[in-house]
Amino acid sequence: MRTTLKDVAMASGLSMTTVSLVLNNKPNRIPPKTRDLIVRTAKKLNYRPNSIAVSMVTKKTHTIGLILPDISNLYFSSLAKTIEERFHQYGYNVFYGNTNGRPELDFEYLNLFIDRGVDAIIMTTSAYHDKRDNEILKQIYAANHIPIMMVDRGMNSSYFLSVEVDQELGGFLATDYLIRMGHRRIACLTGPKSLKISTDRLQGYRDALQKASIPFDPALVLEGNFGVESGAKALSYFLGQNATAVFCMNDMMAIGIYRESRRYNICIPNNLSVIGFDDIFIDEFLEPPLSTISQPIDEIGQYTVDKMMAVLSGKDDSPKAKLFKPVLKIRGSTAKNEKMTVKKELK
Amino acid sequence: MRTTLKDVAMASGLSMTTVSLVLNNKPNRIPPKTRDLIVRTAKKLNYRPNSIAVSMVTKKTHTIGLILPDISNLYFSSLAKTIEERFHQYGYNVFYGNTNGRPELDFEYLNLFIDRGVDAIIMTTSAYHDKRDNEILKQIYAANHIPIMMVDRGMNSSYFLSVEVDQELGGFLATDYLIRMGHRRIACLTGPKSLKISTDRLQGYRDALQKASIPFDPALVLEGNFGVESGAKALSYFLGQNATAVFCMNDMMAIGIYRESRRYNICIPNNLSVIGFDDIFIDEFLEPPLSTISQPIDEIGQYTVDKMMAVLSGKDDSPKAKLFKPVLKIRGSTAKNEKMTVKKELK
DNA sequence: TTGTAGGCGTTATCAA
DNA sequence: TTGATAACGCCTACAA
Repeated sequence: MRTTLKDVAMASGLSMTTVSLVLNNKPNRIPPKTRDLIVRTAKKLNYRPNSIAVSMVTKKTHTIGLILPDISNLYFSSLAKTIEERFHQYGYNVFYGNTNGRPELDFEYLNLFIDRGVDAIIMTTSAYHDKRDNEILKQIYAANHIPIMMVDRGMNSSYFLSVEVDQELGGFLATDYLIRMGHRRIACLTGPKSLKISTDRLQGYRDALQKASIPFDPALVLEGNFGVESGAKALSYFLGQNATAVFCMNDMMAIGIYRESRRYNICIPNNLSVIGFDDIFIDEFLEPPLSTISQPIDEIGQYTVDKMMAVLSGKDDSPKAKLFKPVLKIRGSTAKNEKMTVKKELK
Repeated sequence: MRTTLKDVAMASGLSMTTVSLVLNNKPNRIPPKTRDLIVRTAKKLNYRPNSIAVSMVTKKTHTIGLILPDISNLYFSSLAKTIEERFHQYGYNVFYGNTNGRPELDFEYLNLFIDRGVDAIIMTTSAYHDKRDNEILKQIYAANHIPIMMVDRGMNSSYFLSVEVDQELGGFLATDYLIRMGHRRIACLTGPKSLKISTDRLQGYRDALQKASIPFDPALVLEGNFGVESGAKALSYFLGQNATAVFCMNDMMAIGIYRESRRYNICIPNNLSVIGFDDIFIDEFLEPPLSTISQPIDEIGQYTVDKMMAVLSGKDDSPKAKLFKPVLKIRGSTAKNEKMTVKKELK
């Protein structure tokens, strides 16, 4: 059996109180001599406090619940890593759960983790627009007032803390750059329209167009699903629309376009400029390296933890919502428009 | 405050025992009527048992500790996902910790998680050949007899459970295939020599050579560090050695070779065959798609969990160590040797 | 069929 | 300067 406080107390001939006091460095007036004795016997018996018992009385577990859609997704795994490591520095451990985008699992993990006494929850909800989902979330929050932080998916609610990236700005940045490179027929391959990030990025795309007085052409917008295949499928359509550039709402779809472009003998960026979104690690190793919109994952992770620690320690003052700015990363997949459409070249 | 068992007992006018009995579906002869009442009031009060208190008395937490070198690495994040999801099905939650390859952190997390009462630990050690590390590990194990499973890094010790991939076979498979394609000058870009996986794979490489009666040429072996850059750097050296094919011990280094080959105007696979190791998701989207050795991550994850559950429930019978077989995945980066060395073509 | 009481390993309050 | 003792929320023998 594991050594307990009692064991140490017995072995040193003192009471549990005394032992607990010195082992926890609580303010006390125990003489160095006794103190030494206790520390020594604790070490000799290899005593380590039972965290569960401690939690039982302190009501703190030094544990965080992390709920993510899919930790095998590079974006989330990077985030998870930063978050875990930083919490670890503060002496916290993290539970994690994959929801695969199923809102029911959001709730299930939330409850599971709360049952386990986590001090706080950090999550990227899978629940988007559904009001009912929001209600459930609020209810859970109300029943157990532990801080909940929404990463990447704000709930527009004063109940929760949140960190987000300005998606609209991301869409704007990508499109605006393409325009500045002389493109006029700029295609846009979106993510599922039901996702807020898709509609936000699309708004940015439209804003950039408008700023340049380029009329918005719905025929240049296609709905994808963030998968490689949906990028591959989109290419021929866009070519048919005389697009000279494509803004893909994630890098995976851009990779699909890359692959397909070889079949069509289209050279990126000479015949077609492509810009992605996310900045996944592989981008710089593609041929040509993919220009993209980068989200500051590490900063987000760090902010998340630091903010949460501030809240947990009651020292919090800053606003509950935080917005990070995405950044344009120009690599080799975008070029000046040579004033001829791809179509003509193919002929 | 959260509803407790006591609250439910009070509200239903019954004792805690009775309530506990029915809420836990323990064998009892409580009439359906009482039972109903209890279930109803529990639901009304939104009662959820406090896992910590339960653990306190049952000595089980239904929690697993997962210790990995780097969860932002695709291989581990996939593994982590499979493991977490499967444990979740069994009603277990998982703590995770990143060690970044630092053995001290292995021990720290091990202790931390054990302090938190995890029922078992699953880890990929960062400690390799050091005997002292092994001792510490055994000591921790001895002090708390909870099952520990080593994934990917066997300890050759009967203390621990283990799952591994036959690395030697992987090296053999890759090399043998290259030989069958007519290659004789096959370069080998290893990982750090201090890692067992590197030396094992190298042994496989040598075995394949020997089987084909091709003399082993040390000049064709170069030590890399699993990073893209080390692949890039290796190329010119290998070309100088008249290699017609390269076996890279991971895909990232193969990607480095891809990148560099463009600078040298070398066409893969016509001028140079390249085979990697790992089978990361990007492989099939490279140009050409990368041939590689694939490790059955999902199977490994599933086995890990199922085996652990068997052990935890005392129903375990099978051996403690398990060896999975890697598989050759042929894509477009390997071709028949055209009987001329790359060097000649370049001239 | 249901209730009482002890205990899990700690912390914390109060007394000595 | 130190020690009893209650409490945390629950389970479980044992009693009734």
